[in-house]
Amino acid sequence: MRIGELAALLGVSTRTVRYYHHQGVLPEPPRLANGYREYGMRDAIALARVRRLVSLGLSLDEARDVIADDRSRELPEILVEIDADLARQEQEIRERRRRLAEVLQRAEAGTLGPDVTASPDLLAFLQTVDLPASKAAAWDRELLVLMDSMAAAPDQENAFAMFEMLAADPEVTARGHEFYRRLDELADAELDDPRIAPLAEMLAEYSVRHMPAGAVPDGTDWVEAVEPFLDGLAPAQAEVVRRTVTLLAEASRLSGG
Amino acid sequence: MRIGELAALLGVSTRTVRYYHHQGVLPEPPRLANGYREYGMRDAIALARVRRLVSLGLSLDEARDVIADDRSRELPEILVEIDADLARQEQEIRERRRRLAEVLQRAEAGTLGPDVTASPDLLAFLQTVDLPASKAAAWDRELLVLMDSMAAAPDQENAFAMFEMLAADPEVTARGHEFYRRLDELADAELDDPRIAPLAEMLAEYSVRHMPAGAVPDGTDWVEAVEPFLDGLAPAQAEVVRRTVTLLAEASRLSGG
DNA sequence: TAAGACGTTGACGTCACGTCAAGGTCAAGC
DNA sequence: GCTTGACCTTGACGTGACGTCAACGTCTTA
Repeated sequence: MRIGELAALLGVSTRTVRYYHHQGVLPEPPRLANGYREYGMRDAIALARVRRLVSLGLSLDEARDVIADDRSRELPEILVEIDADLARQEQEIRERRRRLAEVLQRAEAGTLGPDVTASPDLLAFLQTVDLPASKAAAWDRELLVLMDSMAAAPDQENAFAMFEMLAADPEVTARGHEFYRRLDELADAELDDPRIAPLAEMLAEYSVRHMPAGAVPDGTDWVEAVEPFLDGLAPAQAEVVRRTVTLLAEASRLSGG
Repeated sequence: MRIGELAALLGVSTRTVRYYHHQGVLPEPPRLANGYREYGMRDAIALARVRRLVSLGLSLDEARDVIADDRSRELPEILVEIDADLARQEQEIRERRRRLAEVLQRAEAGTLGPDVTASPDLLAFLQTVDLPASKAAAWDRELLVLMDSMAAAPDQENAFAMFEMLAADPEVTARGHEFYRRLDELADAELDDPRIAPLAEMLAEYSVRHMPAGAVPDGTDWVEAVEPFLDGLAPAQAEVVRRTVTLLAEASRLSGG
């Protein structure tokens, strides 16, 4: 047999056979005078074994080990490992299909906008609060969408929990109109505007009252951490947020220490 | 924000962020005087969208298209496609786990030898016929294992169906001992041994009687096709097989034409 | 001023092959 | 004898989504 016949026999490509030679998982057969590889039944059987092992999920390295020395004791361990890996993959696929189904459902309902990345919970929440006329509300909304995505990242659930609590609490959102209105009024204000300080105090006071203990992890400079997210706000509005965070950090230090 | 902060915020590596820039799926932010990239909330949100789309199964190319122009109409199609792909993968994984479970069951029963690649059906069959003392039987067994693997390849079910019928038929296997004994006796015989012709005729006659119509596809030179598989047999034994196949081919031509 | 933690670009490695290039070999038809 | 076309050879590059390393610049802190 030449390489094409062998490959056709087992339904693989000639490239695959040569690759297996190169990887040492299939021994090189003798050559004819013209340099062609000449295969026999043993080679076909060897190739069949490789394909079977590979189709079971072994890598070529593992297949080579299993074939090389007859470690049939090790094979079950490998297979158990592969099965566990497959089980994990199956779970992952199920989870992804579940999320896909959610998104598709929203697509059919026509409620699929640029917020495709937000979770259903967050979208439901946004519908209860949204104030389209407010630019400060738009900023808040973007921040919430971002936080929602961050929550999907590992070990990030507690990050910015302070903001989450602030925004999600019913009593706070009930007064959302007022907060947003007063923030919007500062769109063109100077940094020394007298309305900044009282608004920050008001926001901080509300937050402190509704913030559960331990919601703010220590060891992070929140005043600095919030800085990158202020680029969508006017200077005076950003100053309100900075002062609010500063007040909250102080309150947290007093109650915590 | 610098790149490390942004990456940590969303739980990815800095390499990933730079790769997204390189692929055009995430816009490059402005640089500071020292060349460092400077990120803001918009970038974090953009990255979050990319991660969300990617985690749904989109490739970076697809994510770039979805983000670039607001083709939210196309998105559902992509998602449906991805879901179908995931469903297919899920089926594949289930099938592989089923086969893995079979192999593992045999491993626990301790019946896992070098024939790990054979199917359960074939193993059951082999146990009813196996003649360990016979070298011809060993050759036959190897050929059967090979054919079994070939049956797993696409569009190969009918290949060598002739041999399969020959070996699997109860009446034939019932006389297996005799066939194998007479083949073994030819281990050291010359090519002109008088026992060759009658054995070939006997095998061919049995085969022809049990071969279902259409089992042998046309257009293949079976006398040549069997050649690569004779390398484990003695010359006289190989000659028996050659003559048997020749006789079968003639019979097939006579009945088929 | 030195260390250490960050940032930059660029290149190579991963895995199991697919694909192309640039030839050599062989059987069949003219 | 010549061409055609199917097969074979080796070698190199591409795939996707990054990881890893090299060689270097920058910033903060002791």
